[in-house]
Amino acid sequence: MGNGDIKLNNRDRAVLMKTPFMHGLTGNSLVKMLSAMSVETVSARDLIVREGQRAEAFYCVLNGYVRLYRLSRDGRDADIRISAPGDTFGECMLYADRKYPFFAQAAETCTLVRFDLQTVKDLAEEDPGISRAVMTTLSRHLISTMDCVANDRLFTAPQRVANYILSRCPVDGGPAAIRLPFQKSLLAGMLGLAPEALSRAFSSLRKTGVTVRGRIIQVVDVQALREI
Amino acid sequence: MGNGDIKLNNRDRAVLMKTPFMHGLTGNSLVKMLSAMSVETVSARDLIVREGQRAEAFYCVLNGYVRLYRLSRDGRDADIRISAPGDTFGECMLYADRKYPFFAQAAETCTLVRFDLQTVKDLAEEDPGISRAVMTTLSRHLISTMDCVANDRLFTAPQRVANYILSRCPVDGGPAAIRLPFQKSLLAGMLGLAPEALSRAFSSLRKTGVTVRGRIIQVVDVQALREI
DNA sequence: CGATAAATTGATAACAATCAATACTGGTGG
DNA sequence: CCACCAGTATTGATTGTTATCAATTTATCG
Repeated sequence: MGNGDIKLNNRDRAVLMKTPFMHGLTGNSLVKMLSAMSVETVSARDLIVREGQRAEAFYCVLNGYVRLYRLSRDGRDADIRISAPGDTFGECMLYADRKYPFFAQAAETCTLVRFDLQTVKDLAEEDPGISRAVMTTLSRHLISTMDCVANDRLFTAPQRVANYILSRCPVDGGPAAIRLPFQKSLLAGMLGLAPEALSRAFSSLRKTGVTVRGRIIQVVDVQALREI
Repeated sequence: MGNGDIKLNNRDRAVLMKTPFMHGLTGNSLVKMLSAMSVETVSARDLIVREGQRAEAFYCVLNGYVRLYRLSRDGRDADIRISAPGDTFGECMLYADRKYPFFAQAAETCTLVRFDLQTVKDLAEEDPGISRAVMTTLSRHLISTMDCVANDRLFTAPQRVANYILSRCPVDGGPAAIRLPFQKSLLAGMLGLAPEALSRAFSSLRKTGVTVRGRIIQVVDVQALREI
């Protein structure tokens, strides 16, 4: 873990300011918010948060990807969410249990902003702008987590992979290419699959015009993929 | 659907006032909140909310159970959450998309309170107590939905059923008995199972001391069930 | 270029969905 | 109070899907 200096490069600062959290804060609230923050750098595989640990902070990812997961007693793990740059995690602890309900692990070297829970909670009390940011973030997370449940329950592995590809395709039809922003094993966990199942899903999508080479995914016809 | 009168019997009123939503509101906020409310009665199988419909309200269940679910294109459905008396649903629309991301259907005859989204949103702007209630509710829903993802991904059908039983057992050890508050088919959907799979899970739990007769579930040794 | 991690592929087994048939239940009206 | 009916639940047989294990192949990074 790094120190608590607030030294951000331009890109990280831009990511932070675009979050619903910091975006649109009034001058005074912004200053207060900044005082509740610190910056941390973590290495690949570092644990940021442990399940059962008393929650004292939530985090915003500036750079890299963070894996939220739970463990079963026999040691298997299941991803609950992947936090990308601009995402926050742990903000659900502001008004709930005091113990984290998941582990958070850096999937690669990450830059994070750490927010002190109590301070932000106090700030939200005075500043509706901060409350609004918290509610917006919580709402989006809730909806995307509900989407996750529905996807797991309704769709097979190839369908979930197709959905993922489509969600990142910039175009509505015709050919497209995207680049995975992380390792395939991370995508597998995100979709609730074993890495082998992701591999097989990709190869079963070949007949639908999906070609995978490394992190590059090419789609012959986006519209055709949507029919899956 | 019923009319909008605010006529509640004592039990319904007690349920409403115990929600994090109404609980602890100051006199003035409470009055305002009441003005944003109306009461509805719906029959079994009535749709309360349709996916894709423009969201103008969220709801609090006073009586009965409501099933939130999504449909796939080929007509299969998957439950996302079961809302019990005291639960709200749709409050995630306060600060997010304007279209409901799920269907909501009464599993039986239900009494609901309908809250106008825009009015509550305006109220939250002025009253931190209301914001706090929204954040508390959103946080709890987010955490329970993350639990759902983790349960689906980590546990088999018998384990999920055992978890459910344990979560409703009043005691920590020894024998216990609980009564299902709804039909088994609803429990099946809640656990992400087909009704047949729930049946089979129950019978596979017999050797662990679980007996099911109608809606009554008896457990010989709660501690033993926990080992599953 | 070599060491190490990641990804793929094949074989197998576990799990749960589906379909079909039967049993059970609760509520209704006679 | 009983018999009936419709909705609910159980059981069996089968199929589809994905996890798991094992063996390669391919990438990645020093």
